[in-house]
Amino acid sequence: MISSDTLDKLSINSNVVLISDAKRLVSDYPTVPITVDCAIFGFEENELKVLLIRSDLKHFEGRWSLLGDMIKATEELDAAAYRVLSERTGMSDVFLEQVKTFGGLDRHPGGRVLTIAYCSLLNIRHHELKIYANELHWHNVKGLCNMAFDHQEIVDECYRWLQKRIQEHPLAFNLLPEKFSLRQLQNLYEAILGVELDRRNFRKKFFTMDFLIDLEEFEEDVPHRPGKLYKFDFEKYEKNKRKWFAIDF
Amino acid sequence: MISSDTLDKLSINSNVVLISDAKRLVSDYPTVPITVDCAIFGFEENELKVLLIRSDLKHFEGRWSLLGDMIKATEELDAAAYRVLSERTGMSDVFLEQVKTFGGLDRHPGGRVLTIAYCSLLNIRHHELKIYANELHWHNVKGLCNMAFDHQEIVDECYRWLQKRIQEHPLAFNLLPEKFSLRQLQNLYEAILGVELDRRNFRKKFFTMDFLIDLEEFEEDVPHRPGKLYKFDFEKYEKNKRKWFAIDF
DNA sequence: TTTATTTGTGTATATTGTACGCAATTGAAA
DNA sequence: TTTCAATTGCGTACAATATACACAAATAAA
Repeated sequence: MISSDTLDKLSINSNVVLISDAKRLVSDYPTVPITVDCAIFGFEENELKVLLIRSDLKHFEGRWSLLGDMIKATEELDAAAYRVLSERTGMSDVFLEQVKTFGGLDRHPGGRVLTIAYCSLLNIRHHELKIYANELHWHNVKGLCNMAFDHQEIVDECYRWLQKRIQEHPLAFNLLPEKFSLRQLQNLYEAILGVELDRRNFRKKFFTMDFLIDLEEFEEDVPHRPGKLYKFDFEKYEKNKRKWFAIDF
Repeated sequence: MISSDTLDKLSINSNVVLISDAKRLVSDYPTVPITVDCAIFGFEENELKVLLIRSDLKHFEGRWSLLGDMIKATEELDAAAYRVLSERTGMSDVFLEQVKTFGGLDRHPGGRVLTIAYCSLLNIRHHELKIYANELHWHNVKGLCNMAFDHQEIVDECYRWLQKRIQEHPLAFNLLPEKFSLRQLQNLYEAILGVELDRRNFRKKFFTMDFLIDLEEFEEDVPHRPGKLYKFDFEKYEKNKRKWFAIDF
């Protein structure tokens, strides 16, 4: 973290070159505007959705963009992402995780702007969108194209991250109603992973993990035999979650 | 990406508020100096090491720090990380991956400085360190404490990332000589994962994966029966790597 | 009552993981 | 030379897990 022309006052001390004023050192660094962009995923009608708006910028007129905003001068990174999320969905206590930072020189038409991509998962029915402009809406993750900025790349990265993540962590339940049937759970996994799973083995898998609480209630208004409803036992999961270990590639 | 006071020229068009000048919009964003910090891991004498220097800053006098530098105004993020790496180790074509971005308000004594943490793995014997100051050296990953900045947190994060990653990807081979024995490989896994593994099952595991090329050569200068030497078949791996799929948590 | 659909349960088999035994090979000591 | 200690290389028995698939029970609708 040092370049030779930025050395001002030096003191030699056991081979270490010390810089007396950290502020002066940093003042020579180039600075960049920083934003967060949130890939907010939801699930409805057996499709994985992502929350999008029309881009604000004339340069991207008509093209879709993720929800993002600048990070304020004294705002923590996670806090900025939570703010974007809550401004748009009214959610405050939800799943949210940093995925990757994008800093391509030409990703923003207004000059270099760095963005930190966050991923969030929520149950669409739980939250009314604060639609005040820009056609905020849930868009099918499949079939996106021609997005603003590098947002296609960001969505792709977040989607791959999600695919991997739901196999190792109980994220899926953030996308479902609190009470869900095993069929709903399976549909969710199939939609996100893009595979077909054997219903009976899927069932067995989750029952042997033993984190589902049988609510002794049943689906309603389905045109066939109704399935049992379950909820996920997050407490038990936290206590018993498997120590992840298996070399395989 | 819009706050009401930054709207200059607007044009209303099918519910979309368009900002005519992206540059002017961005000019209202706060800006932050950006650095990269590299957790460069090596392996020697059955210990995982990380490359450290004494901090440049008087504020952190005597404390250890990762190798980092500012990102130049027109430099890509990955390029900055590669630059730091090559300036210190002379390496150019090595493993390097972005891990996480740290933006805590008080992480740097010179004011807010955002850093993007990268992880790199290399074979210590392949590269001579460009030691020109600051006691650049390989430090044992275990037993680190009182590091400069938030570098302890960054190392911890990178180390956890590495532990997970070597189980799913053939990263370990970046840390070993090109020709290695199965014992060396096992020692590496044991050191990084912090577990003891059964020698015979470990062997079986790697042989059934079938990515090791038997070089028909043997260890030398060992005080016991010498083991066979192998190298990793990256080409075959790229063609045959397993499609990762298994729900488990 | 019948049919279509879907749930809930089970079984048979293959694959993979785990624990452990033992002969073969080397360097060094007796 | 012989013996010993350490380690490699190979194998086997058993448990746990994954996969493929069969079938009865429950429900809505015809």
